[in-house]
Amino acid sequence: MNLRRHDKPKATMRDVAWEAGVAQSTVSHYLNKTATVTPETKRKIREAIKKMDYRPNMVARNLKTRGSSILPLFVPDITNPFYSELAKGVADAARRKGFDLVLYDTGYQRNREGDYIEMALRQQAGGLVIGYNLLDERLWDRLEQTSTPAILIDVYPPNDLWSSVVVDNEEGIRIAVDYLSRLGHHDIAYLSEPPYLLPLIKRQREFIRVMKERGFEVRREWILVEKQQVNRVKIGFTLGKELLSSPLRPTAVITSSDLVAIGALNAFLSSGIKVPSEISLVGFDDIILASYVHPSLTTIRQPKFDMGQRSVEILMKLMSASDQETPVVEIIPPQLIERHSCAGVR
Amino acid sequence: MNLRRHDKPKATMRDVAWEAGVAQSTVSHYLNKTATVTPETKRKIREAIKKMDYRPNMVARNLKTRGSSILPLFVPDITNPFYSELAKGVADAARRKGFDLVLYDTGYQRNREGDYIEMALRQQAGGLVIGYNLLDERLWDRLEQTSTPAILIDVYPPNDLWSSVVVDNEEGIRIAVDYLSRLGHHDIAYLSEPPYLLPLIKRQREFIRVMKERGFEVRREWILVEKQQVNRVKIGFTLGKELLSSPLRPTAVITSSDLVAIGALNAFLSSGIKVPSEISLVGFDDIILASYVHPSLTTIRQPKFDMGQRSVEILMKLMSASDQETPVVEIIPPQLIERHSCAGVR
DNA sequence: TAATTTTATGCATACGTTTTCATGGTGGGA
DNA sequence: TCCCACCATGAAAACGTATGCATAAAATTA
Repeated sequence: MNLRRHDKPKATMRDVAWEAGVAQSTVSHYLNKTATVTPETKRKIREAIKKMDYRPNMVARNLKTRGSSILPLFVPDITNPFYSELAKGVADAARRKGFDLVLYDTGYQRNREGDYIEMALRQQAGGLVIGYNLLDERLWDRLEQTSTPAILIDVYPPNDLWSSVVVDNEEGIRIAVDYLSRLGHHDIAYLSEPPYLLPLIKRQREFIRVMKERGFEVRREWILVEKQQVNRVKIGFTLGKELLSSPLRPTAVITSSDLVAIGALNAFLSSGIKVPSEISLVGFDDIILASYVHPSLTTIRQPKFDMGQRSVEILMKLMSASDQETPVVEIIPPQLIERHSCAGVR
Repeated sequence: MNLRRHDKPKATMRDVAWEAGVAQSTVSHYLNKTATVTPETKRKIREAIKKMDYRPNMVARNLKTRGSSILPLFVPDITNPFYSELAKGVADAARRKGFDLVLYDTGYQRNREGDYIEMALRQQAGGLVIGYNLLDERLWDRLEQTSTPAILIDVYPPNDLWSSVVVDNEEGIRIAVDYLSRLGHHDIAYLSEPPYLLPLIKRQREFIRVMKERGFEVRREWILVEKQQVNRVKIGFTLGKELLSSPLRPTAVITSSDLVAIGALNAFLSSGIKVPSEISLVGFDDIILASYVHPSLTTIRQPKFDMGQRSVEILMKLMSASDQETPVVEIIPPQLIERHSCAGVR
C-alpha cells in the first residue's frame, strides 16, 4: 500500500547469473577471480550486477568459508581516551585487512567479560584483541580451550601461551626521571593509581630503582599510591593535595598516568601552586587530554594507535598460522613528549 | 605434531543431536523454544551440549533467518569524547537487544563513508546508526534506495524520510544565556567553530535572538566564528586570543562546544586572565574533559549516552515495522551543568 | 475399546555462497 | 588429420542452521 518505498527483494548471485545468462558458479568465479573468464562474459556479469544492484552476502560467504569478517576488540571503557585511541588504531588496521571492528565494552564488569567472549565466539570470530587485563582470570583457560588466538595490549601475558603488545614501561620511567634530572630536579615524587596491574607495578618499581641508581633520595612520603578509589582524576587530586600537606615538598612529580597527572595538576592549581614554576609534572600515556589542559602536560607517550595497529598484524599472523606459533611479546618504545608542565629548577 | 593444542573441530548442532540421540531439528527446537520437548530429552540435550562444548553458529543462524546480529555505528572520530560517549550508549542499548556494535570510524573522509556503508550492507545490517552528518550527501539517496532504516544522531534530517535524535540546541543556548544573566552578566560573547552543520547554525542564531530578546546588546566583535581550522581546541584558543585583543572585553563567553571552550580557557589563562573571576565561560556538550580542566567547565549537557540508547530503541522500532513508519525527530532536552568556570559579575 | 485430540519428535528443504570436478570447445604440434 | 593440452563454463555438493509438515505416541473423550 505504501508507494514510497519499493522494497525490492535483495538480488542474489543467482539472480545476477540469470540476468547475465550464465551459471551462478561463473559469477562466483568472476567475483573471486578463482577461474579465468572471457572478457565478454565479464562484461555481461558486470552489467547484470549493476542493473540488479547486487551486493554480495557476507553472511553466506562466511558460512561457506567458515571464516568471519569481524574482529572483536575488548576494552573496559571506550570513553577512556586511552582506549578510544587504541580502538582507532585497531579499527584502522582491521579495516585494511578487510575486517569489521566489533566493540565489546565491558565496563569493568567481570561477568560481562565471559558473556561477551561467548558472543564473539558465536559470531565465529577467528581471533580476539584484548585491550586490557581481564578481571576474570578463569577466562584464560576457557579461551585456551577454544584454541582461539588472541593478542593482548598493555598487558603482560598471564602465562606463556599468549602474545601481547606492551610499551616498555621501565624505559618510560627512566626517560621521565632522566628528563627531570637534566632540568636539575632530584627531589621527585611519584603518584600512582592502585597498582593492581603489572604495567603499573613495573613503573613504580623502576621509579624507585632508577632514582637510587641516579643517586637521588627516595622518600617514602613522596611515593603516594592510592588503594581505594577508581576515578583516576580524583585519585590524582587527592594524592596531589596529600603531597602538598607534606612538610617537604618535591620540585617535580611523575605520575602513573596522564589522568592522575591531570588530577594532581588541578590539586596544585587550586592550592595556588604554580605549574611548572613551583612544581614540575610529568604524566604517562599521552592521551589527547594532555595537550588540552593548561599548562599542557609533558608526558611519556605510549603510541596507542601504533600499538593497536601492530596488535592486529600480529593477530593476523597467529590466525593464519596453521601450526601453533610460539607466542610473541612485543615491546614498544615509549617517547618523551615535551610540553609545558616542566621547568628547570631555579 | 603439536601437542599443546588439540584443535578440536567445533561441534555443530548435528554433533550435539547425535550425542544426545535425537534429531538435529529437535535440538534446534529446544534451543529456540519453538516446540515443546520432554524434560528427559531436554536433559540429554543439555548434557550433550555441555559435553561437546557446543556453541551456536550465529553466521549460519543469520543466513537462515536472513537476519543479522550486528548494528553498525558511524562516527567521524571515535577519539572525540563526544562520539565515544555516544558509542557507549549505542553499544549498551544494542547489546541489550542482542546486537553487536560494529564501529565505522570514517575519520571525516568523504570516500570512506560510502565504502563503509557498503560494507555494513554486505554484512546484512538491518539498520544503521549514523552519529554525525555524512559529508557525502549523495549517500542519502543511495541509502534510501536500499530501503535500510537508519537513525541519525545530532543531525537534523536532510529530508522527511529519516528519523533522528537531536538535543534542543536553541533551548541549550537559552539556558546558558539566562544562567549568565542571573549571575549579572549581559556583556556576553559567543565563540564558534565553523557552523557548517545545522546544530551549530541554530545555536548561533538562537544566541543572537535571545540576547536581543533579553534586551542585551550583541556586538559584532563579540561573535567570533572560525572559518578555516578544524581542531576545535585550537579554534577556541585563536578565538579566545582574538577576543582579548578587542578594545571592549565581555564579562562572559558562551562557546559552541566544550572543546572550543577549553581552547578559549587556555587562551585566557595564558594571557593572565583569571577564570572565572575576570571572565566567565560556558561550554556546550559536557564531554568528560569538561570536568577535568581547571577551573572545571560549566556547560550545557547533551545527554549523549541517553541519546545513543534512545536512537537504538527508535531504530529497532523502524526495523521491525513491516510498513514504512513515519519518521520521527526526537528532541532531547539539554541540561545545565554548573561547575566552576562562571562567577557573578562584581 | 475405539475414536479423537494433543504432545513430542524427526524428515527434508532452503538460506546464498564457495569450491571441486567434469565437460565441451579451441588451437597447436606432429 | 589426429591427439593432447588448455581454456571457459557449469553442475552439484556442501557450510550450520531454522522451520513447515508429517508422523508416532500418548492422552483424552465417548
